[in-house]
Amino acid sequence: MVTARQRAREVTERAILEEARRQLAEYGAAALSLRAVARAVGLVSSAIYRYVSSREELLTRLIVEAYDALGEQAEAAHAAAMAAGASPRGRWRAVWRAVRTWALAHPAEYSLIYGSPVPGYAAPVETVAPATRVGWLLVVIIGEHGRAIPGPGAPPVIAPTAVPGLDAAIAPAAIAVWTQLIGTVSFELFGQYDNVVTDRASYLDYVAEAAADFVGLPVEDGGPA
Amino acid sequence: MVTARQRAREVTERAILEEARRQLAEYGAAALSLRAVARAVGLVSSAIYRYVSSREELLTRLIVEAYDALGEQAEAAHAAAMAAGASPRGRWRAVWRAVRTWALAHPAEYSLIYGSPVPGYAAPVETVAPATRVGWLLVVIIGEHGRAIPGPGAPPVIAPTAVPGLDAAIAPAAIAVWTQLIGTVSFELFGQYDNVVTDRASYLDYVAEAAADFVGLPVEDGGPA
DNA sequence: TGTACATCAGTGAACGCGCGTTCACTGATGTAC
DNA sequence: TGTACATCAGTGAACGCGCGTTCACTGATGTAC
Repeated sequence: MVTARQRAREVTERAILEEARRQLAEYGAAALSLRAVARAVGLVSSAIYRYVSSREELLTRLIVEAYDALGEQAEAAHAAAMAAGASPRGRWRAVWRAVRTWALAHPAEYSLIYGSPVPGYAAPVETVAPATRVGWLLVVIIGEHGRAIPGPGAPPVIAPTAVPGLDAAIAPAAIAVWTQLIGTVSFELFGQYDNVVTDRASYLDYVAEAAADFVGLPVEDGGPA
Repeated sequence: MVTARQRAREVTERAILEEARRQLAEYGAAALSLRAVARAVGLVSSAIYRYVSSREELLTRLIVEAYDALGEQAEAAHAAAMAAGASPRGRWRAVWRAVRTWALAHPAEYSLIYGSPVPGYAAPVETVAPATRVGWLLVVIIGEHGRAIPGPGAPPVIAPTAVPGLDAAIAPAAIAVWTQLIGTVSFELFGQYDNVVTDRASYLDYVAEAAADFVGLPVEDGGPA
């Protein structure tokens, strides 16, 4: 039986997270303030502790939410491309574009997960699983359609236990292209491409194709769509 | 004629910047406090305004210093490799390793320049020139020893005025490998490789070689040294 | 070389502000009999 | 169905803290004559 109290609690809880996300976007993670969130939601500052045990816990929730939202968007784009019968490169492109699109739409949440760590905050365990979702998509496409990349004496770079089911032969290359994807999106978002790269969408496509070449996805007729 | 006053001023000024760098390393950029710096240097809080016009100005100085220190280290490594008669790949590797080494030695300063932007801080003009030094080194090596990369219909991604002397044919690839270099170092530093990449030094070498292949540096006999 | 004046590093009090977290409490909502 | 009790969301005051910046000032150092 769901009581009025429970319903009210959920509403307030959602409002708190929403407002926290909003303030994150406006002032950044370091400036996220429980008092300010409480105020905006119409609570007295102490009342927020009925919903959140500390500032740190709120940050953790936001981080997990952000990883999941990004992962979900990337997975949805991948699934849609698959349903539309897209080629491996088409699916690859869909994932790359989805990450960029989400990042541009949610810059503060993106910074929270891929920017410099928030000082004094240590990421707890519950953040690691959602953090792997995007990388895992790349691994799946490479595993199905890429080739093992010999590389110049490719080193044993991977913690074998860390990513179960990850083929050691493709791991270094997969990590490198994942780094390239996130690095490219981060550079655009953090202003490193200001006055340098003008057409960022097509630049990302260019990098995605180069990365697809690198991991050996089959070449398409006609180039990118 | 250099007076005692001038000498004392320089000493205090250096102490302030040193202490600011130290606090940056310990608490991060967002928490950098003029009062705390003044206190540590033995000044009353208001006295720091004899040396620094605002918190923002101090941040700018630290940013410029960091770009220059990193650029200098990379250039020195490049010059040393050149003096030792290293191959293009040897010089390339020297630059990549120098960036990583500096970043590991100065994590907070590195975060300041390549992490998420400090909220409320807008980078002024004087930061842009020092920011290009590392990228420029890569461009030089590619320009001398690489080949133009056709790429999959390589797009017109570059602001033509922004990077004078940059060959449009190599620009997209140069920007991509620069992104890969900084992205890889950032991922290591920001903890994204925790439990994933075990041997980070050889992983960076691996990525450097792959990037060298991509931009068409001549292949060496015997692989990386 | 000595003196009058100008410079300017450092002082200390104050401004107005915001923060995270604790605590004893009130009063509405929910539950068990 | 009505009543006694338990739960718990929200209150308001307080704790101790730190921040950036301004201002009128003192007193040592430097400069011009």
